[in-house]
Amino acid sequence: MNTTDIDATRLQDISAFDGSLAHKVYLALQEAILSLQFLPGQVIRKGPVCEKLGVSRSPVSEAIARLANEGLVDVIPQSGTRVAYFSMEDIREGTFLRQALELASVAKVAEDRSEDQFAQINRNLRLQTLLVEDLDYSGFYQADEEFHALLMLFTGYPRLKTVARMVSLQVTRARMLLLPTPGRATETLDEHQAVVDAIRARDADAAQRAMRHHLGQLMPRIEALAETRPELFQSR
Amino acid sequence: MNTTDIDATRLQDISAFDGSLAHKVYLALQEAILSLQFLPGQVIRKGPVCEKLGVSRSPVSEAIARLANEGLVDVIPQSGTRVAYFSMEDIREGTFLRQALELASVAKVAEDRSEDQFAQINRNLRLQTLLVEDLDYSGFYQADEEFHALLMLFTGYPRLKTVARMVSLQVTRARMLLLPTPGRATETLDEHQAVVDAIRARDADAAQRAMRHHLGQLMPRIEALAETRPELFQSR
DNA sequence: CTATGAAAACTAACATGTTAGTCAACCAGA
DNA sequence: TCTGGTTGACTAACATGTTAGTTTTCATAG
Repeated sequence: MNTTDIDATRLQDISAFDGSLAHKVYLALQEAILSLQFLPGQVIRKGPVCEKLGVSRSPVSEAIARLANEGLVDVIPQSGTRVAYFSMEDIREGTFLRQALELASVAKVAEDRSEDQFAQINRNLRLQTLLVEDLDYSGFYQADEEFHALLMLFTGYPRLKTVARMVSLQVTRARMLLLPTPGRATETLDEHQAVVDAIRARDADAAQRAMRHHLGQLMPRIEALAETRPELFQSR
Repeated sequence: MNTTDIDATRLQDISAFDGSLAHKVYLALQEAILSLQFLPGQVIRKGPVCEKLGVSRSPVSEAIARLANEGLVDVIPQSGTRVAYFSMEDIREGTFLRQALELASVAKVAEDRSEDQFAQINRNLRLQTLLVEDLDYSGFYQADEEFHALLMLFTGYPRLKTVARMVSLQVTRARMLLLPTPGRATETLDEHQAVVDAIRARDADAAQRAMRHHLGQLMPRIEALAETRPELFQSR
């Protein structure tokens, strides 16, 4: 086994997932790529994947087709498939698209929210405060994700969350390289607080400004990674 | 052949397209669905499709998987595939997503555009004027599409156009039902003019307002369709 | 030692065979 | 006529066989 191959044994058991076989395989591969267990540039061979997961080539091919569509892998026709390198252009674009969707969402929610919806958002924020106090960064990360998911949910548009996730998959992967720090967690909390305050006041403009400011913090931190981990970035 | 089946003979020859066979099949099916040659509720059988296009089930299956992912067809597991009905919820959501992306784009372009880019946008607008004068509605539709495509192109984000198209495929299909009228074409032209004026002035806010107003004209016209053509809409 | 090119080895893409889930038609019994 | 169950036809999903294009290897010529 060449060192440029993925280590298929790292794939988690697909019986944990549900849906079609192809969907299970897709989730397993995506998870491995996003968590950086499969590194950029590594070659994905169908053989080992089929063997490890105990399925035939069909569901694996379908899964890879979806990953290629999302830009997580590059398929070289008649030749091979490899885990996509990080690309600052892709990440910038993903951030832009994500921001466009988040801004539209937060404005709509600020205008249309019910009292109960606001209560749920506020409850999530208080949970975040608690987790920061307890220095539980993994929990905080989860609550952070849920905060944004709640906003999208409350727009009443079910596909929004899915689309937002899809367009910013590269960003999600890059975030895995960012180490959580007490300082950043506290800042994040303040930024979320500003968003919630604006939603409380039903001030769509202020909510957008607060969200824009919040999301604007991410890109500079990712830019720094290109220096720290150049081997993960595009072109060889 | 049941009347609820698609008429596979209406598929255009795939040799006109390029890319993999699966991609060609995908384009042919998408074209047929968007142009309403395949009507909502009709059953897509792989057999006739394979026969007409002269390919095996593999590329057809892959194409259908992509269409299902985009919401243009509904796959009932182990049972069948049918052309998706129009759904006002989907169309509203598609409009929302599209607007989010268009607003972000037009703001960025208003701020960052080069002189040459503005010239191209303005040239397109003048072409639109010409086509309206000549009552060439088909040409105007095309120029309209290109107008929005140019704005997205000039953001410098290559995937933007693709994503915007994908999220609003249902809207695109619904637009096919709207008959072009001289009045609406003239209005559209004025709305585009306002957008261009704001871009000329590098006024991002005004550009967003103008674009929001422009895009806001579409949804009411589509809403009216649910009354006119209820058989195309969801639930039986 | 380097350049070259032919062929072997490997791959995605495509074709086809198989399995198992769904659904409608039919029939028996009330 | 209606109900409930059984069967069989049909389908997507999955498995496997085949093809054609790409890359690497390696012998040979320069």
